[in-house]
Amino acid sequence: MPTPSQIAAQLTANAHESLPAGGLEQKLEKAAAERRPLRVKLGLDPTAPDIHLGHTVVLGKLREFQELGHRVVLIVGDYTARVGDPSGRSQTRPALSGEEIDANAATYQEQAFTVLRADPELLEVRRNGEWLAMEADELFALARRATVAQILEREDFAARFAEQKPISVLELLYPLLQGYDSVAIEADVELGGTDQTFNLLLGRDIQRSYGLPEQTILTMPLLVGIDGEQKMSKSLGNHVGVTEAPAEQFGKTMRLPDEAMDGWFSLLAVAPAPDGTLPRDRKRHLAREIVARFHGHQAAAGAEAAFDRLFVERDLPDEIAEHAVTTDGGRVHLPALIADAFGQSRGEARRLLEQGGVRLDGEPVAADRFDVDFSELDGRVLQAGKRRFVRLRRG
RNA sequence: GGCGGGAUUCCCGAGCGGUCAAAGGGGCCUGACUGUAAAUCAGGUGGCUCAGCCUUCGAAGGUUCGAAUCCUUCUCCCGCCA
Repeated sequence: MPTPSQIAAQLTANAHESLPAGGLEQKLEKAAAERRPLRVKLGLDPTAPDIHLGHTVVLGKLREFQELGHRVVLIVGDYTARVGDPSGRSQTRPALSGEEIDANAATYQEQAFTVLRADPELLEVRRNGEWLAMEADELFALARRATVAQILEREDFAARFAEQKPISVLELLYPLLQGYDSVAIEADVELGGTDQTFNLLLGRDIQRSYGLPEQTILTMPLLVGIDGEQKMSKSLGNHVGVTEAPAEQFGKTMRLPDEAMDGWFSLLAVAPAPDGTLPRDRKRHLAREIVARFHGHQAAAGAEAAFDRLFVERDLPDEIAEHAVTTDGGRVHLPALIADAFGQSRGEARRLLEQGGVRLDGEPVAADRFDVDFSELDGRVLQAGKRRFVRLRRG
């Protein structure tokens, strides 16, 4: 039976940091002594219901806690979403309605269960509207617990303040509200990305000021997106969603720059490929494991085979959607057809053609052939670039 | 309440009366190459009935042969001072 110290070491192995030093070990000891599970908190934002691999880093860590018998407390930030979080690059987010929040939260949970265990003993889902919809005097009492200087220490606030960029009062208040969540659910541990360090630590101060034991915090490094540079986020378009199709997940992973692979292996806890494996094959291994995690091994093998066919053998995929061509059987204007088939403008289609990106049954179409007889198209596969295919039929 | 700065094509950001469908970068697309939808290199990137035409530079008016560029009003955003 591993000691709390060993368990703590295991839990923090691929984490960014655990604060205060030794805090997690103490919590584990205390829980063992009191024969109770730890309450491990994660706040989630119900404005973005599409979970991607970046989210699964923290979720995976929560799962590890669950496997050890601890209880995960998911907090749906319904109250904060309703107010409209203006954080980030000063883009004011629209306040969401109750139904939207419900729908988003439901979607989030459903997707989170690809990683988390839904066992009610191991999972509790709460909404912060339960306690944040408070009277003004209670809110003021909370607001008194931190100073502006304290909040402005947070790196992104400090930077924005220095650059005379806007910071809303609500934004300043957010860390306090998040901290109060920890008070309300009596969190023992709170998880988050490294960007959450300040907020998580402030939660400790808030808990202490309410006379509660302080939570320990565990931060996970941010997973870079498939561009290999910026953190994975849907708005940057560099994400791999947990509900995406196997082929997409596989292909997107193969697009990851080689240098970023190590981080993915570690944070996604994918078992390493054997020593000496070529980078390309390591990436294949990674891609296969990721697809298998969300769609099963069979789908992963299928995705790999399809990938090989398209990008290694440059062959046609085995399933191609049909596209009905409206024609009287005479001349067909290719730019119009391509635009129609792939949802582009004719200008884009024309450029594609001029750049040699259009093929018929795998054969490149001459750059200056804009009009062809339908007889040359019927039943053949029209290809735009490497990834878009359509089989032509008279419509 | 006063003063000042700003709104440009997907994003950032130049432009300051014609040579502007608008520099540059990012992103994205395509091609070559390859060990991959990596890297690298090259090209492209408003629309169309495409050597031409049409619509874009916060909105509406105006000046001018001609406006993203000048004027007026309006809308929105930001900072500073009170």
